Amino acid sequence: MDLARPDLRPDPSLSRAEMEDLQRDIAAAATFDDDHALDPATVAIDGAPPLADGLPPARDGAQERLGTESGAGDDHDPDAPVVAGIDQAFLTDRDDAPDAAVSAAVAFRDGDVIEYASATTPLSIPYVPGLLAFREGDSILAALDRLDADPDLLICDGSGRIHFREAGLATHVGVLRDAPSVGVAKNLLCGEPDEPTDERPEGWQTPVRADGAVTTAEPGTAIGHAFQSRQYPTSRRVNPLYVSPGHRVSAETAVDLVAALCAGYKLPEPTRFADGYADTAKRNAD
DNA sequence: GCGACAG
DNA sequence: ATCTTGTCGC
Repeated sequence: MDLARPDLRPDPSLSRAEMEDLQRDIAAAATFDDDHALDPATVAIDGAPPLADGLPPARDGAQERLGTESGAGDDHDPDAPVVAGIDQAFLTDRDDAPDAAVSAAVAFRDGDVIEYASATTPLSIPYVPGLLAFREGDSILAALDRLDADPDLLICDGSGRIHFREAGLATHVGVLRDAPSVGVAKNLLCGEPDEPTDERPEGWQTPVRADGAVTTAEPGTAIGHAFQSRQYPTSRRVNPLYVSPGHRVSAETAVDLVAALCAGYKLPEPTRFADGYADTAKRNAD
């Protein structure tokens, strides 16, 4: 699999206490600062097509190289950072019990999809809050491995630093690959928003600070943000997203990146596409 | 003992 | 996450 930190890859036979120990090691190996030049403006996505009619084809790199593409305004930047959105769907057995995880990775560059990849792996442990990475991590890493592109940024569906041991799914994946990563969760796992999050206007954000549930950080430490990515003018009922650093990104840059990747829907485009592709991959595998 | 908990 | 059609509101 060629991971940057194979030593931190979990063994399937780990006990719960050993998994928690490993998460503390992963959090210690993680950095929650910007050690790179990922400018939100260079990864921004504009178009937000409805996915009801299916996913758009990946942009053909070969055609680009041959210069056969035609039409004005069709110039893409081949040197723009590659952003990969990742999401999962699950296969169930006869008794409708979760059986395998189907991970989908969709790579974007300069606003367009350049590649789709997926992988199906057996589920080893049940869902346990705080241990999600041990259930879905291998599947995600396998899907990323099948990508020809080497993403400059990973957008994961779940928490990063907003986690009991500051080692959520996004941190886990980011550290094992040593890639910048951001966690985007639809629900708050732990921590406390600075302000109430109800009925906020689009674009609003507030820090999420560590509370007693975060055992590895001083209470009050900023570990992420609540971010209102979408809101309707009249009826106020969209919940905010909970954005946190995975690895090699600060809490501030993490929200800025997610804001730049949102293009009219609640979820950032890479996540929305990965969600759709996970369903497609699930149907084809089943 | 009670509460609380990503996907 | 998953089982699932229509439906209420912009």
